[in-house]
Amino acid sequence: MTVTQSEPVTSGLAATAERPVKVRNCGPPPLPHPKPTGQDRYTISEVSEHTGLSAHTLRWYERIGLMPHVNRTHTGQRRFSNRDLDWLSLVTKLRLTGMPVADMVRYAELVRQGESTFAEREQLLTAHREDVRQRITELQSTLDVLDYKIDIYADARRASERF
Amino acid sequence: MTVTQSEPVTSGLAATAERPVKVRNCGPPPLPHPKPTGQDRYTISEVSEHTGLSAHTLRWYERIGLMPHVNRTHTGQRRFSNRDLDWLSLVTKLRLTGMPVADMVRYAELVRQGESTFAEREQLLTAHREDVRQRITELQSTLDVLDYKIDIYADARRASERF
DNA sequence: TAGAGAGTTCGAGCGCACTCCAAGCAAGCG
DNA sequence: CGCTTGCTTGGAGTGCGCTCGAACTCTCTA
Repeated sequence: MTVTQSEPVTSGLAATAERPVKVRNCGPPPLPHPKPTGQDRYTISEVSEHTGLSAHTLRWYERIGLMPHVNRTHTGQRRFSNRDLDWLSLVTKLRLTGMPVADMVRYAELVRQGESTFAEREQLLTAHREDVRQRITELQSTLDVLDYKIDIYADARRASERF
Repeated sequence: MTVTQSEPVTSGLAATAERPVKVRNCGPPPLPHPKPTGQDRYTISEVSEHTGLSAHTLRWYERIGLMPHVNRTHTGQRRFSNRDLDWLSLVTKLRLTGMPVADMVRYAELVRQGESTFAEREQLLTAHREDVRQRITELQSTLDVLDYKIDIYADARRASERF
């Protein structure tokens, strides 16, 4: 199955500190950024290419406060960093799992406000995790229904093929 | 078309004479019908209550062809049957798992057209099942990211609580 | 120096899945 | 009889998450 494009997700927190080694889960798979730190200045179309988000959407994300401030050239063009890419990959995951944009904006705000918001961030993510778990359960139960019905159709097909 | 729908009945022990006995999966847990077959004439608000769908939505489903023809009283009020309830519970499951309304309308059309459409129905459901499976994978992978981040926040919290 | 191409902003528009509204009809009750 | 409650319709409105267009600037190559 889709092991979605790998992505080092570490933006809400300092991507700086070395990543704590977790036993139960080694964390998101750290896949290389297209450009090494130091030369990580991506144009909007490069980011669009990399993330699959349209340039329009990227600008819109910034407008609504969903991006943590993107650097600009002296003429005002955006230059995204590896850190921005990390953030976008988190955002994309959260979106795909149905977190409303408003909640993500809230989370982005909290990140901007610094360490004092750790507790609320934890809460927000925990709530979303519960959501996700519940949706997985829902999907599984639908899978049962689908299996059941598909079996019936398949049986009918096989029966008709036999004669 | 007055042709009775040929939709594999998936719920209602009481409703059907005999249901196909499946070995691998006994089918979805049949949510019992509030009223026994024969007296199953529900008003729109009863159905709304039972399904959690608003009366507005129920009428809208009918308008767009997502309901297989609902009986009416002599004055034109809708009276839903147990069969309608079963259909709605399938529709609800499909909706919750992200099947577009247009696809469900297509499926409803096929059901109306009778047994000759079994193959296409099977295809449609199989495609959706693939979709659902993929989304489960996606959700699982996000769960990993969430666990990872929540752990970090929790560690920070515990650390700060210690001092 | 001209022209292509990629970037910018702001605001309008779109598709989906509802959600609501206005106006009207029918049944039951005091 | 009037009142309330619950239903009917067609059509307009809403909220979300983009998506697009117009008009303009900047950069690069020939």
